[in-house]
Amino acid sequence: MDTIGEVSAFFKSAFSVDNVIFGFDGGDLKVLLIQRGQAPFKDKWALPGDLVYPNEDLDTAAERVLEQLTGLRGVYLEQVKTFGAVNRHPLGRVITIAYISLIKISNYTVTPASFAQSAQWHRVDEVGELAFDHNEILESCLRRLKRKVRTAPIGFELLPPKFTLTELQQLYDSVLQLPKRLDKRNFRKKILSMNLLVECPEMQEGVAHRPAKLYKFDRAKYVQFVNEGFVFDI
Amino acid sequence: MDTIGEVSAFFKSAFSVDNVIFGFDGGDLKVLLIQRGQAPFKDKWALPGDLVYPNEDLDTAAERVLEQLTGLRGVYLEQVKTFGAVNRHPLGRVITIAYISLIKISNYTVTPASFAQSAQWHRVDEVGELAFDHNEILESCLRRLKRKVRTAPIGFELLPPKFTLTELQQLYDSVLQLPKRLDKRNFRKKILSMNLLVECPEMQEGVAHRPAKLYKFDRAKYVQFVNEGFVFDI
DNA sequence: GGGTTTTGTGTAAAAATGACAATAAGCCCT
DNA sequence: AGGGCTTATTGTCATTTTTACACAAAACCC
Repeated sequence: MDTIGEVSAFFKSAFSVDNVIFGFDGGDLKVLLIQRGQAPFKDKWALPGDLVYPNEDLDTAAERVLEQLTGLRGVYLEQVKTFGAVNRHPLGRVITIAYISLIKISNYTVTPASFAQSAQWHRVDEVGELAFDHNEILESCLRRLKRKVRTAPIGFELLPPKFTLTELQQLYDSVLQLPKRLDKRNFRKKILSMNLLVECPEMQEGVAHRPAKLYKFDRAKYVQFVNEGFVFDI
Repeated sequence: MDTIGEVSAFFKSAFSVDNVIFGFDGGDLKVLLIQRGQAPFKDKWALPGDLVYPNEDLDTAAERVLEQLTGLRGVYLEQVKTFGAVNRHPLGRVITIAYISLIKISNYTVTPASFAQSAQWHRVDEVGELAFDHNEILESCLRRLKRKVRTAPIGFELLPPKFTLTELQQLYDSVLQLPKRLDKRNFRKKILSMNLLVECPEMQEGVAHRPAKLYKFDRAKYVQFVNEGFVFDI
């Protein structure tokens, strides 16, 4: 941008971050929403977010929002898009920077932050009308997730450290929502041929059928392969 | 985001748009830079940009910046990323939303806006040190362009309405900067097999060799094919 | 021990990719 | 008019990748 002149008018605005927190549970992709405790849009469901502090970086603000709500730190976070329609906020000019977070839903324990009455997981395909322009934001973030999950190994962020190939495939199926589900044999062939998964010595337990092998994602290998020109693609 | 309370402190900030304007000329990908006419960073090269007016949408601001500098309207514009490090602007908290524009360089006539001493095309691989965090912004936008040019028919925005296949291939070569240039025969096969180009009746003129066929991009067909499930991919 | 459920695995046909070179068309010059 | 120069145009074959598809093995439950 250019220069700040005698432009106090330009300083009558604020910016916020909104966080689309995705989780995966029992075969469904979910998003964590809060129920607003105050006007505007009191009692409506909304994306968790907050104003950015004056001396706070954007990513830091997104991390803070996430931690206040979930207690989690160090999770996957990606800036997606900024929304700034003049009238998107009824109380003033507020632009918001939308982020995606991917968390392991089993790590999550409800810790509604002060700004929310309650927080709850919603299936992404069953989200109703949200506050502000949050439906639009969610759409953008979901599109981004669908693209990125195919071109970067971020799906693993949604699974526990040890997972079965069936779980991994269910994750892809529920994120991508393709007209046909992925083919089991072809999926396994493809993912294993990448050499990014390591077999765990132990097996799945507590299931009433043949137990599956457990795998872990080997991030170090991934980094190495990328340096050698590898491109993740599913 | 959440709510605006008694938070005048939050309103001591501004936001701007910065526009990475790409053009293609004589086999090289170029970016339009301005030389700053005032402090901070006086005389440094920078991305064209401006503060967003209080009652102006973000996309509108980016369009305005582009039009003030080039006189062009209705060109390709895409929001890329928002940069908001606390100290990125020496005079205050200013976050900036970065956009890409793609223009047909032949349409461009120098019209330096009031905020610039001069505007000039620079080869993207010969850009020196820029003002603010503009090198970082340029990097992000270039990465985005490299990805998107393969998955959406946006390369045509950089070419005149009628172009030869060789020009189109040169465009891809100069944007992608792959270790090996694309294979001529395979490239033509692939692009023509998409059925998105229509042959013009006339031929290239004024060249001292066999003249090439001219083609136009058929946007209507592209829209139709996309509805039928087609995915552009090069 | 038989029934139920999910895991785990191979092959063949089709499609896409990648490598590769010789002729055609127009201009320029003499 | 003809020879030289430069770029345009075109097809094939080998390799790789993708897709479609079905049955035996393992554990639990009763």
